[in-house]
Amino acid sequence: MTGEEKRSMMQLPKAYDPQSVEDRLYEWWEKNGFFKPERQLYLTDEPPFVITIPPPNVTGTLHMGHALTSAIEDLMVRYYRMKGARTLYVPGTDHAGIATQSVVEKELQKRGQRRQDMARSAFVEEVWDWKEYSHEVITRQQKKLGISADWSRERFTLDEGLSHAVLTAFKRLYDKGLIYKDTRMVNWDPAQLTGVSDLEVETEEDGEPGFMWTIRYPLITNRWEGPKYAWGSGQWAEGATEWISVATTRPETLLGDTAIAVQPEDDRYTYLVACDAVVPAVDRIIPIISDPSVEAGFGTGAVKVTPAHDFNDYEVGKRHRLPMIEVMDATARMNENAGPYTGLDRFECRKRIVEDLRKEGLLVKVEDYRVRLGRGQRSHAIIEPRVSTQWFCNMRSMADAAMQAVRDGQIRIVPDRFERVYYHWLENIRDWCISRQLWWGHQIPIWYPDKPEAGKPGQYCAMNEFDAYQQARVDYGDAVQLTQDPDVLDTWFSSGLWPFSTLGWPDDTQDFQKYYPTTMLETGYDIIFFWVARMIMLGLEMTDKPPFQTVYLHGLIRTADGEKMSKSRPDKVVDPLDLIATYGTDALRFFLITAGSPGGDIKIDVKIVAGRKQVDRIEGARNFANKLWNAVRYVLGKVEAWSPQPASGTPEAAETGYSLSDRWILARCSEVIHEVRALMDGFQYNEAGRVLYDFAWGDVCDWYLELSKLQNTPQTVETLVRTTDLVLRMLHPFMPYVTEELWQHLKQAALMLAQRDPALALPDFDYPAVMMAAYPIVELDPTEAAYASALREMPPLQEVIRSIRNARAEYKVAVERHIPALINAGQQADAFNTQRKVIAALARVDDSRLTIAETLPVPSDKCVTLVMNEATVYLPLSGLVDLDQERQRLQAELDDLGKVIARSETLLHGDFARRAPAALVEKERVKLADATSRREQIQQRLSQLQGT
RNA sequence: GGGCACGUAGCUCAGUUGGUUAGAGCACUGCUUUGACAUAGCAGAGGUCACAGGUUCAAAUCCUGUCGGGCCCA
Repeated sequence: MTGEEKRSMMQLPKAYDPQSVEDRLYEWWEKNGFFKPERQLYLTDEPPFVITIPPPNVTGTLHMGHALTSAIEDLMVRYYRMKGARTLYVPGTDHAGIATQSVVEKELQKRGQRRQDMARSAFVEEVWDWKEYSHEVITRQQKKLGISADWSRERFTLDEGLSHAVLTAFKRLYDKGLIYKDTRMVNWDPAQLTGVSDLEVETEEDGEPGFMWTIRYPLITNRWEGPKYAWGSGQWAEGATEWISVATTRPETLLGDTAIAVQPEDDRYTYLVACDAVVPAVDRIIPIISDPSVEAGFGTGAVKVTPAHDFNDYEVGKRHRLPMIEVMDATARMNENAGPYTGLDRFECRKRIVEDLRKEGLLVKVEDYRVRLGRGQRSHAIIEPRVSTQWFCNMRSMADAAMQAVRDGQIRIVPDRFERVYYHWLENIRDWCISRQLWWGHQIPIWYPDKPEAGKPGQYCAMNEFDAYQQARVDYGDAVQLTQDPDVLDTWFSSGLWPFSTLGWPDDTQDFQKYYPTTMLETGYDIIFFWVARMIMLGLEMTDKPPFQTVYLHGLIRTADGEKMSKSRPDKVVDPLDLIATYGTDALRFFLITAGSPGGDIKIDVKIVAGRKQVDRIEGARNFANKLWNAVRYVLGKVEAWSPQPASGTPEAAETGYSLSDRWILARCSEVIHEVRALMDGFQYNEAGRVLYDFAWGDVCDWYLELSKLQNTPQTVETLVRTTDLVLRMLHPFMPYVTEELWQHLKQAALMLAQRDPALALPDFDYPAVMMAAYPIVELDPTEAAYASALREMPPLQEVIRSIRNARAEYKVAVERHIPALINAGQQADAFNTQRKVIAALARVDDSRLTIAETLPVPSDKCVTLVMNEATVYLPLSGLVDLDQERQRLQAELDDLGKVIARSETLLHGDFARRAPAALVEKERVKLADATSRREQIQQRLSQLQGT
């Protein structure tokens, strides 16, 4: 290499620096409109590929789960775009009702403000400000991650179009009678002051530490007619003779007890049924009833019944027409029905009431107990079952249709094991509580007349206030005054419409016509119910079509201990942007794609080194990016150095043009293209990534690049450019930045090459960017003689080189020393002879003392013997060979071979020979023959060594 | 209580219709600052595929059971 070409190659820095590349390329891609489906340059007859992003919540910033989502989706998008499908990736964000409202309330709290002290409109203004901020951060993060989304089509669940979609959907379901209002027991979050759906309540698997209190209630008998002394006097139950004991984990609710229930079959209590007991503290007289829902083995066999504060008791209460007495308000403080405990917080009340029960002699025992508490998904507050009036959506018919769509194969779920989870949930679906007592969200489009009249409608569902008045005036006259329902809809109601609302539905827009139904829905398996199932149900209901063809579910990001990273301690959590700063986007993306199998969770072990968060496996991916960088750096140098000169390659290159290694790497490219495409089409992205990693690092860098250093033909230069081009294009969806940057340089080099020699014009560089280029397709036939022979001849050559290197290392031959070698090459003799220079260079053999022949007499000198299937190599390493060591080495090899041969013979003598496929049997025979002949060679050599 | 996955090298994990002497990365050992790359190269060591049965010519892979930890639903 001349000084000039060295300088030229050095235009690329020695190491890949993501920081200097990423933002510049992203801006360039975006500025050129490369993310827009209309601007694609390479199109085939592939059907369009459309994916709507799972909209991140505008609660703050993105975490590793979002990075995984982005990596997989953008991989898909870039792959299909390069395959020539018209490709649309719709970005957007979700207003995330409860989550965002509570984030903003916390912000307000820092400033000493409370939502309740503000006008609703003023609060909503505050949330919009927050949304602007969060949206800005999220967008910047997504761009940093490199997603090729069409930003001109970005949507937000609360923007005008999507709000219109929400109103339309609500009204349709309302008019169909599927949406209704009802007063019933719901999960109430006393911190957020709203009802939530059952999905938003989380319970700890093994419960949380708590107590089981056993309390006895006095019975009214003819000898005791009830308490005569005040509660707290210590004499409250004085005179009582009969008792019934109940066990509870929530003693404060006894204030609302309206019965005690026993098992109908429980003999211990039969005689008590229809007796009355007295509720401690509030002196309420309640009946003892029998109800089959009582678990016989639980506690004392008798349970207190509090219909207003427990789901089970609510049902029991309905069955027995028991009064419902609420003893808590919306914030879970004890209300005026709580007698002496009025005004106390629920937990303070619990403490006091337990003390008082003890004082009155009613506390039978206290045991430690793991209590399964429901907690709010967002607030983490303990959920109270509470009777309230809410809007519900009947899901039964929609759920049936949604199951059918998957059963029919109209929608495919990948990996398919999640289908069962999906079916199970839909089979047992319950009506969906869709109203939330929040201020941030889509306000429910229902209006109530201020003075409702009997016989006339009490509510109107309308697309807007004007419509509502028009409807109401028909019934109530012009003077009617309406008030809109203050509640908002569950966020998931609007995200359930996402795949079509983002494309313009309910209007029949061009995008909706062109791009709906979408192709792919990609998200984490943790929101299969919240989001995926609801989108399918609402999609089928609203558009009569499944909203997407395939659901690809990825796993969860976890810490080294296996905890969900999103719920873990801050020191175990990593911000994707920090990792990008350390390793680069491509490294992070490649790691996330190849870290595990489809649908599997990914553990990230964060180590803190010198205050910096590090992850080993991402380092490996970063090194891979650097490897590619340097491989192309080498190719560029080779291209720039090349000028038409007399060929100086291996002899056969002069005849065929392409050397063995040229033909080999091109054939390998074709094999890899075929394999990678099959894996990508089967969603095996991790395997595809691994295949490309092995090919690029192993075959290309370790072998072909090294071999190319020995060749200076136009064919080799061309093959180098072609091979790196193919590698970069195949890897582009995995590592968009480094491949784009390198491809741009490669393109310049290729154009220069074509100028110097028109015969070297390569057709693949017609595109402005690798992201706009075609994904490689198999262009040559690897079974064609020239390639088939290369694929056949290369491995023995590699084996010889490896064996010699191995022996050199084992015998500690100095690196700089070129050694003599004798190769008994049998049928490979000709092939090996054409590759003398290769063997000499890569195994550091002295070319002038290299003998290759079909048959060789076994040399009698002290030499190392390397026995392979195709050849035997003798290395006369005089002075270095210890004959004992050599005998031991050969003996060990002999032992290994013995095992292989024994196993092979057993197989071939058994039923295997008759029953296994012929090809396999044949393969086994070859294996046995090879092993046997190797064994003979080694035995021969060993007996020769015994003689010395 | 019902269901879903999992247990493979010191660590993290691949291994898709059952078929080479079970693979990778990191860590480890030896050698090497060679003009693509020390974010590297070359070579190496390391596994009874949790355990026990079964099906099969053939099992890490399929079936049953046991043990261990994980998740979802009620």
